[in-house]
Amino acid sequence: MSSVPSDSPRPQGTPSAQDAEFPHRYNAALAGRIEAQWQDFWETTGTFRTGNPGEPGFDSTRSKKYVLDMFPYPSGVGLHVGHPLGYIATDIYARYLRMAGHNVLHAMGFDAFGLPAEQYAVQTGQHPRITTYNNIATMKAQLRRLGLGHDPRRGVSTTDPEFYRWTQWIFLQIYNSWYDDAADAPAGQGARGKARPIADLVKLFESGSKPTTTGKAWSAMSAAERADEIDRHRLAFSAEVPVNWCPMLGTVLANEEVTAEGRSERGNYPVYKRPLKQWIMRITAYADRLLRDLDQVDWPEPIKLMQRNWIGKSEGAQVEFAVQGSDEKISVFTTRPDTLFGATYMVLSPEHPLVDAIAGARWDFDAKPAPAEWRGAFAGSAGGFATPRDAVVAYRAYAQSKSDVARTEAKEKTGVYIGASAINPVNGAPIPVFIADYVLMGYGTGAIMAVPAHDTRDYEFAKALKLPIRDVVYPRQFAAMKYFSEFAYQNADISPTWRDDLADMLGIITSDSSVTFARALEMVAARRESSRESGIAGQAIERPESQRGSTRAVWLETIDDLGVANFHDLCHRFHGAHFYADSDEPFTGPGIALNSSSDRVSIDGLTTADAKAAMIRWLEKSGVGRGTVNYKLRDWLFSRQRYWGEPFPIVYDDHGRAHGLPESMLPVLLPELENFQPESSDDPNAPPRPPLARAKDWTRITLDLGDGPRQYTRETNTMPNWAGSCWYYLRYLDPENHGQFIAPQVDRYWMGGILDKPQFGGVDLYVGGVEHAVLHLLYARFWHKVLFDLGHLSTPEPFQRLFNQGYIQAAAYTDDRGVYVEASEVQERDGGFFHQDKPVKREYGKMGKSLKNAVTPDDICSEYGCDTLRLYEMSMGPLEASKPWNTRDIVGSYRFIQRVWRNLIDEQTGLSRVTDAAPDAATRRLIHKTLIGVRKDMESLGFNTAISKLIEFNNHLSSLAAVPIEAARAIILLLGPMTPHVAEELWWRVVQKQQGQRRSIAFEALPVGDPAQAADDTIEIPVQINGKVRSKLTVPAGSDAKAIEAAALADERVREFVGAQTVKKVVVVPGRMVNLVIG
RNA sequence: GGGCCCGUGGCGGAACGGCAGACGCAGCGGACUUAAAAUCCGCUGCCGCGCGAGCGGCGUGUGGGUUCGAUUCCCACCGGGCCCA
Repeated sequence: MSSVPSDSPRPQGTPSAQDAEFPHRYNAALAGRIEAQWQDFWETTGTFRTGNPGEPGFDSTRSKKYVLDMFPYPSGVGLHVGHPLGYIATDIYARYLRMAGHNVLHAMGFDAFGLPAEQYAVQTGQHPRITTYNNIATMKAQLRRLGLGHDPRRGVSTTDPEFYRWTQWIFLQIYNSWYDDAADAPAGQGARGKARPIADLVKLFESGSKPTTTGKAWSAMSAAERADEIDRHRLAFSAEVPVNWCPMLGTVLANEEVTAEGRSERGNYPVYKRPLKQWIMRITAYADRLLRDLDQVDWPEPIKLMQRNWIGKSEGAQVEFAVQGSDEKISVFTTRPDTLFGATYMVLSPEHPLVDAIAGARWDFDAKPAPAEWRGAFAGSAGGFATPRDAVVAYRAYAQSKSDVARTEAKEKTGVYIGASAINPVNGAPIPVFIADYVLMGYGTGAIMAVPAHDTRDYEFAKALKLPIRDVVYPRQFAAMKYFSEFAYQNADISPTWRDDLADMLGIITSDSSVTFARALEMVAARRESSRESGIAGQAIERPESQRGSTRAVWLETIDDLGVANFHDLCHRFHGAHFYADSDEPFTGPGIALNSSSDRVSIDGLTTADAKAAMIRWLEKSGVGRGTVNYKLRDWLFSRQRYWGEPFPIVYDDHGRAHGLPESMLPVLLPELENFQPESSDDPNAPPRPPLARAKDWTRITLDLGDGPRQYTRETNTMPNWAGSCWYYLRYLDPENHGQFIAPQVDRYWMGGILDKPQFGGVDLYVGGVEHAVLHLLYARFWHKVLFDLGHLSTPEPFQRLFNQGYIQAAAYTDDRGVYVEASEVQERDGGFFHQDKPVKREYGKMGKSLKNAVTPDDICSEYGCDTLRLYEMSMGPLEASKPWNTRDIVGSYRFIQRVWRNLIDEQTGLSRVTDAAPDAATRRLIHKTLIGVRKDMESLGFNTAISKLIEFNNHLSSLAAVPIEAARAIILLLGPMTPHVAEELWWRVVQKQQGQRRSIAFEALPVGDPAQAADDTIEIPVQINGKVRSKLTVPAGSDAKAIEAAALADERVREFVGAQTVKKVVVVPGRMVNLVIG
């Protein structure tokens, strides 16, 4: 794609007296000239044009780095200073890596399909192709002005047919694949399964080694049956599914496009759940690998956590309960198999088919009469049913009168005993079986095992019907109390200090989760013993003043709150497994399994996670259940009833069967349409009419798909916005490849890192906002894995290192009506803020149009130069933090560049004022310190601290009569990534001495600092006395602990402080500090 | 309601077990100037004592804990933000 010539205005600067006096002072006008000149130079000489393996001039012996920004959407309103924050950071990092000797790939393209472009086009009445093109041109001009070193030929756009033909190609790859659960995954520890071509599936069916879903032999199937069978396996398939249908917008919406009130985010129109035939991506097949491989990538933990939660793997168990006096079994699903010992009753949905089969004729349970509460005391019932069967009939009628929502949300729990008992498989105990409306047939198996002590709804039901509640899990502290009550005083009299001992134990186990109860008890006992030796037996433990305090007091309070009167009471509270029966609420969290032993199985003492696993093992071994895995992740709805998106490479025959087009027919071009708006309707039952359906000439075509020319109809939905962003980073690598989406050797070099150790994730640094934490990153990982499984890619993950930059916030002001006023027009005076002389209120928010607080990069570039803008944005604070924009602070960055310039350039003549003399010792040390420090900060993206080190270095240079060339080279090269234009100019004027051809510093090697030359001869170290700094010592660098200790003890001030007291202990950290403990 | 992250001078931030406040902004003082701007040099957490070099106390949201030593690690609470319900 050709680059757009910049026609943005150049900063003029205002001529003033000092400009005449210092014609070569670094100011906005000079910065503007320098920046324009170097931007032109980079463009015309192709500085950032990066070669691919095999291309002329490509140095394949260099290692690679792929630095990537999240795919920008070219909006019509232009950028504000918040947008380029990440782009500047990646540019600095990429330039740094290039100067550190790597081949660096850094590019930026445009994610230009999608709803906003279409809406913008509707508003302006222009075709989205035109508005999109214009928006991209505007954005390119804005980005160019920031001096970003992107490779221009890699600036692809998703709307370009040469791009979307490959999006369609990838769709066909997915469409023509199935997930083979039995195959070994090509990578990833222990996860099984991978995508394979449909052709392989057909072979397996033909050979009979894989049974069909219907069980019918492949050879006996008709062609249509075979096609159906194949379609059931595809990773991209169409199906009738409930979707968010918005008739006014004429399209389905993704869940995140629908508000909590069930209306569309755009336009606030009603949205209905309706089944519609849609394309779906079987991302759930990859749930386990998407989860496991998170362990292999270098991403922020919160993002990994969000993905894990989104995938939502839950392991549970399916358990069979035998019914007493019957051959029937009740099957339940539970996520808490560790609480089986606490299952004191069961509940079937009133509609459950087993109810009639097992309902009894007598109000008996376990050979005793059932309590009155079990016999059908529910609203509207007269009670007094003669038999459980009668009660069942009445209760069913009652339950059917309520909606599902009312049933599950009902405050009053109701139900009836059906006169049947089940057997708890873990201990053989009979437990009563109920029907209750809070269990729905449509959910799970329509039956539950109820664990009232550890489930809120079961608890409420048990309380209402007076059912037994049995504790089987305690939080760690309560488990510790139980342990304490059992074992603390086994071989001795109960200590009068038992409350203090218990508080001590609780303090120990809660401050360190790795300490076992037994160990904690030992520690408590040891303390008690030592206090006995030192004091009178039987007294409370004496602890040093410093260890006393509220932690113990808090635990004592907790013990009091439990209302335990004495030690025996404590034992009683925890030994009967009735703690939660006596309390007001169940414990639903994870903890320690207790009261969970029988002659069949024991999980006592295990944590919830271990207890679940142990119980599942036992269930499977005993044949009464099996472990199951569930995921929250749903398959990905891939259709949109939109115009501005990629057409599907799919046609339908006259039987309505879908066919994937052959590769040779790609791209399927988006047809020209006069009216590209979706048809809206206020009728929720109006069928979707996608805009493409109106392109009659386009939708109806004659094709030869191998069985002669036939009539077909094209798919009229388009792909969602995510499609292009799922793989754009691959197209950056090989944008001009017309035969493949990416050449294997290109993928292996830039993604696979073939020269270094093979990479797991290909992109070395991916920078973007947290808002893409789940969807984009999950979808892209999914596509990448499919392409990897099919052998098209060399890495199982796309992005090795992910970094989330923070937002730039800005002050926003509201007037007395609460309406936002233009922030740039607000004045601060008299301790208040005023807009047109009316007081306004200040708040902070994300910068943008809606808060009227946007600041454009163009304005800042004009006023200070883009090097200043780059520097300011990076020095505001850590890249990952959100931080407020403060225009007033920019001048600090501006002045820094000015001072560097003034140190190196004569402001009268514009010539170098650098000396060839060697630097003095202090300057040389600082050169090396700065080289080491800045490099380290660059690696960790700590640009704010890197800049402060450069400022300190420059402040030192200011104190010199003339800057030595060695120092000048260092500061220019270190500034190269940060402020590239002024660095190029300084290099030209100071190092090249304006001779020969101008040469970019983009490929100059960054010098490596020498630790030996950076080392100080002597260092000052603080001397602490009892933790407070009381003196300082100057000692030779590298002094050992003994020497430092001797020097500290000899120090006059130290001796004063120590006086007659004895030095009990000396802590020396060589090179850091000394601490004397006296007393 | 659950999960995650964050609370440091007037402001942005640095240090992330070892001299709290690097660096920048703002502020104060000085030099240069007829003057101002610009520039350069210096001071600048709070409180107290001292004419003074200086000395002492307090201080990283609050309360505890661990440690010779905590802004940093642990627990609880308060406040703010994000994600999921």
